[in-house]
Amino acid sequence: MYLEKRGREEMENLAESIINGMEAEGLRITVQRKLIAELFSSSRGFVLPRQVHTHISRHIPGVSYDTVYRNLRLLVQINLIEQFDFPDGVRFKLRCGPDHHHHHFICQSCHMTYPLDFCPVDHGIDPPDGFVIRSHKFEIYGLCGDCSRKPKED
Amino acid sequence: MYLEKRGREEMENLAESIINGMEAEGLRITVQRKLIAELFSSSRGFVLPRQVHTHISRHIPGVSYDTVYRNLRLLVQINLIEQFDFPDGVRFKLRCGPDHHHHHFICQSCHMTYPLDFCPVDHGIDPPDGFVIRSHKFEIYGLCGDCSRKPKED
DNA sequence: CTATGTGCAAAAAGTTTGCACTTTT
DNA sequence: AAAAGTGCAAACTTTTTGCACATAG
Repeated sequence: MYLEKRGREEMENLAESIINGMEAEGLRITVQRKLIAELFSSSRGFVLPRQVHTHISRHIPGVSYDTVYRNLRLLVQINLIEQFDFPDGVRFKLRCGPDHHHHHFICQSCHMTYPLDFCPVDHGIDPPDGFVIRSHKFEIYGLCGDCSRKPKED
Repeated sequence: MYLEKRGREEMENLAESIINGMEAEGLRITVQRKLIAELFSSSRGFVLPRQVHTHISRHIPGVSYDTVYRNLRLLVQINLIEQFDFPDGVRFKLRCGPDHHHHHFICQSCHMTYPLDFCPVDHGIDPPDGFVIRSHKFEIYGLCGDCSRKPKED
């Protein structure tokens, strides 16, 4: 059973560990960055840069887009969040822990993600002559339980 | 063993079948469209809109970008080419025949593709409660034989 | 001849950059 | 006080749109 939102405590821990990750890289903890950490820790799905901007705006009315983009780029670089291309634009989500390799089910309506433990690369893939594998992508798209019951939500 | 380029005859047949596909949809066959068909039939990999534009420009010096985009969009709609998001931008390639479902090895240097018959969705995937699967993505990225020997080519 | 496609120019959307000012440490 | 981050404004890239002209059927 999956929850729409993370519990308050879990979410605060997550936000804290994002902040710690930033500090570990020598980054300064600004209000803007705290708000970004808060957003990613409270949402289990993919968010658009626009949504990040909207979230920060609610607390700092005049945030600029370049701050949003600069920080998203930074967080991707230091590996705290990951970037995905969707038909409607680039989206970001909290990077999953390094505990074990996994892929995702992704809801095309609410952009929530669910772990998928099967990894096709473990199953006898046979690359063409001389091909050196560097990475792979495996995702399953569809509608999550909630959205398939009452579609057209975002 | 894979060839850099398709043979002349194979390539002409492909170009012709792209043209036929367009005609079947009631589209008119313009010089621009012939050139696009030619490009996709001669390249086995993914191309950027900019590369399409450059290709047509060699024959029609003043082609406009909107013609390129309009036609790419059109060809995607009528299912003759497919669109992929790469870190450096959207790319397009000829759609593989409907003969059988397959995925791809994709070279990150030259953007050439190689078929990969294994499909993870056939192997006991267990979606979360109520999740309705609509599509999936599976690609393996790396360097093809040629590029791994002499890297940094595009 | 008519419908469709193209080129042009301009607009829109998303993202990046340089620089002066502000905030964190 | 110094270093790093932010806001602003402007630039840039990619893609889309409206309209007059050109071309395929």
